[in-house]
Amino acid sequence: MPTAYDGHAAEARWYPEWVRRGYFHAEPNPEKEPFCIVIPPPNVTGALHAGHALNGTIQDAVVRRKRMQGYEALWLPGTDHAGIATQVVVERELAKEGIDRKQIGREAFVGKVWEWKERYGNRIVEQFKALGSSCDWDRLRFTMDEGLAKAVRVAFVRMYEDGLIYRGERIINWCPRDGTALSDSEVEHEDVEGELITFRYELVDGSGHIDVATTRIETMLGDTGVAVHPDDERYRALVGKSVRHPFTGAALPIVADGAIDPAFGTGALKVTPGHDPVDFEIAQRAGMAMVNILTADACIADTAPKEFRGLDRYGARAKVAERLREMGLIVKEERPYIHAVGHCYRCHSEIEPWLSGKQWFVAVERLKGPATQAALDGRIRFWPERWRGPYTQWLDNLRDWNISRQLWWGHQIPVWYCPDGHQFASVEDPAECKECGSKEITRDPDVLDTWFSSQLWPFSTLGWPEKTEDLAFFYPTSVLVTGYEILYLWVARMIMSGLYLAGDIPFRHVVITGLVRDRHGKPMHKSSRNVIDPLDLIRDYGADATRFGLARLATGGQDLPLSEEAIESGRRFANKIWNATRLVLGAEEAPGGPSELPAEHGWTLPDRWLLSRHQACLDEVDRAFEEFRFADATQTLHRFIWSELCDWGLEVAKPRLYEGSEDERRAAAGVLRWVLERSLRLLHPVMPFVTEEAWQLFDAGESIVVAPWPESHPEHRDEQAERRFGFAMDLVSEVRRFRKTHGLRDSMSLAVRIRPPEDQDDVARSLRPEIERLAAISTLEILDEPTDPSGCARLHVGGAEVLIPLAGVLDPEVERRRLWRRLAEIEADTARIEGKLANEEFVSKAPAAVVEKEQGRLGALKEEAAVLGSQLEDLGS
RNA sequence: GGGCGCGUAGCUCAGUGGGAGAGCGCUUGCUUCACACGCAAGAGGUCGCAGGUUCAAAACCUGCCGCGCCCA
Repeated sequence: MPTAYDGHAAEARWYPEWVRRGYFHAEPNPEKEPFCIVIPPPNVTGALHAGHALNGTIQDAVVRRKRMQGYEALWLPGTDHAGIATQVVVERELAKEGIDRKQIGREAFVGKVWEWKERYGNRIVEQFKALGSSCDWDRLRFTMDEGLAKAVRVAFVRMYEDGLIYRGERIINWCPRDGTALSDSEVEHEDVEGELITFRYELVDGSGHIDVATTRIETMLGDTGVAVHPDDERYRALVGKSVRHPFTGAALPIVADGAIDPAFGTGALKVTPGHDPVDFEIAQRAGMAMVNILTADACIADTAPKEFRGLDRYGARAKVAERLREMGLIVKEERPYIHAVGHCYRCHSEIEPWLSGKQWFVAVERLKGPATQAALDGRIRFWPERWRGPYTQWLDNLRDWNISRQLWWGHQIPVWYCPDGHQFASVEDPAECKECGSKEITRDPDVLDTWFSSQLWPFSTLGWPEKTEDLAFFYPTSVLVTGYEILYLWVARMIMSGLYLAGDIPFRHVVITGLVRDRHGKPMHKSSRNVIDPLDLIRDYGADATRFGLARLATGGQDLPLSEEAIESGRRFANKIWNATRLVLGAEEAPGGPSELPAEHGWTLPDRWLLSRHQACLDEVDRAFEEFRFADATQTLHRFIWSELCDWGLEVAKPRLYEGSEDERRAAAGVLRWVLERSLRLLHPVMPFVTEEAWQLFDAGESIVVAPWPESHPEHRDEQAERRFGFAMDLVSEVRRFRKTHGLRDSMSLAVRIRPPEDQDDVARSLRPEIERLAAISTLEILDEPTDPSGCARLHVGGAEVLIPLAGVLDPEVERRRLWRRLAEIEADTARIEGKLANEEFVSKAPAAVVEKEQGRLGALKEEAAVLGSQLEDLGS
């Protein structure tokens, strides 16, 4: 066995083997309990980023543990067609060849995208494999698969016929760069530095004027009125009159509307129904005209006065202001003026509220109640729970969902129109109008919002709308793991559609992870050059190390600061495990055979201690996993394996392993192998490769992947053993510390005499060789009676007096400093505890156990102080 | 404006009522027969500030300050 662990060799060896043996494949199985996770499908054109790696690690850890626990565990993988993102990528590629999608036409373009998908769509799938993901690749799905496309059509038609999908004309969020509408959730509001300009509309009758303020002054080209609050005394007399548009000369009515905030600006609002959702509603109520003055790429349209036509929105903003200034109509200009502006979540362009023909909407009113209820009554639980509030609140405020996208790549809306004005939805492509039989039907050109198909993912991937065995067995799924950034876009919609279409919640637990950030907590951005590529990490440190680093940072849904150091620590841990295995298995002449724990009567104190600590570790790991506390589970295992099993368990076993009798050797190795083998199984969900590589050497079964999760042994918890072995640990540490304090070489052996307290007498006696080895003591003599300490340095450990006959060679000044320093600590503690115990209220009100604990502590401190005092006297100070 | 999260060691973070912790970094010593991807020891903290509850607060309550995010 090599002395250093090579992660890459293990990864290359085991992953294909696991897949070949079908460990990751799951089928409906009445013999077992189902457990299912559907992957949040990554964009088919995407590449693995740190967020995927985090989510993948967590999902894999959860599903691997469940598999070991005997569930029929399915992690269902797939990719998302990602409408806008993919279309933009392919458009950009075609542009390099000088091709515009409009030249080649819709059909050819979609063909190109499919080619692209076939060529690159598998990239991210392979990258998930590099992470060690135990997905059932036989079930790999794509949101544009035949089956999933059918699901989209059925879902649409069912909702359409049930009146949940309707066509309407209203203000939508328009991304001028991507050339499509977006839902409210896809618009990100960000503060920008802009301007607030107040300008003047003269009354048509020449009797005065009214001032209005705006941050988008170019929209005044589309103004069709002015609105004031009905109770606003300043303007009451003006309601019903008209103002003159300075460029068109049109008369714009002044109306009263309750939606106006009299405190904002001048209290009068210019109404631009074509370019603002609030204005749109005011205009509808007042029956005003509506004008769209922007083209699809956000330039001034022909509906506006000639001099502005063709300018982009920013050019128009400047020019309109300039012209109004010339006309003396500008009242006030405030710059900079900070205000929130919507941006496209894909390309970050500024969104234009726009009146864009008729669009399809999902009416959410009937869907949101059940979705809220499922969270409130606990059928769906959020981890951490604090996300439940934002989720239900978002549903409360939810408005109808615009699902039309003016794209070519995606699920085309399954609605047809005929010349006679009929409109119908159909699962199958129809040959004629359902109403009148006309053959002259045309299909709606738009495609559906990508999230419309994604929301079906937990059941469409299992075969819905067919009543499949998969669906019956695995639905509702068990756990969903995702970042909070798509809680609304995706998670909430899956819950609404799952309840409505599939008749049940889509999953029982929603695990919300934090976002992966750079080491200082800053978001990763290409422009900040702080992006950490998980594939680099896997290449440089191994998949296990990458997973370990991420899992260990995944605390309670907080954002996690990733650094190479965190991953490096995982690599070192893998190496540590490998070497612990080398030691434990190397100690047995014939490694192999199932690990059996030696009979209890043969357990030594260190064995009992180790078994007790191991059981404590198992308890905590189980609890942590059940509560989705991955950092706790990972850190608990790291601490146990490194600081307890290796630092103490293995070290203390060495005398028995190397110098003990055959029986002792066998017994010691037996306990170690049992504990280590089980520890490997506990760690396997987080670090699958090194645990498999090491576990194979135990010859305990065909693969750790399908080995059972370690069973609990509560009877191994042994507080007395922990306390008694703790005394030995303290003794060793004190001697080591003493050695360092006096600058004694590690290689210099010490002769030590100890007079233990009665209750620890046998601890020192039975562990003499172990203590000698760990503390580098040449001979440890155990005294029955007090002895003359003169000529010795004296240590005080847990009630024991420790004598080191070295007074002659030590620097008395150093020893004095050591003693004084300790004495100062003792005095501070003593004063604090005495103060507590002198407080009658403390003694009478605190639990008796707490009071006793303090009294015991005080006694020990006083005893130690007395010893230190006499030592100082001996040293002549 | 409303909501959520965070403020603890140089850095990044655990820690939900009774003696301030981890990893990394730093200092010192050690190639000791699993591991230098290691071992041992050490330094380093008014637990954001101010009140309050309590016998007892890093933790619970209130207010404030600072940082981040979401929603309007």
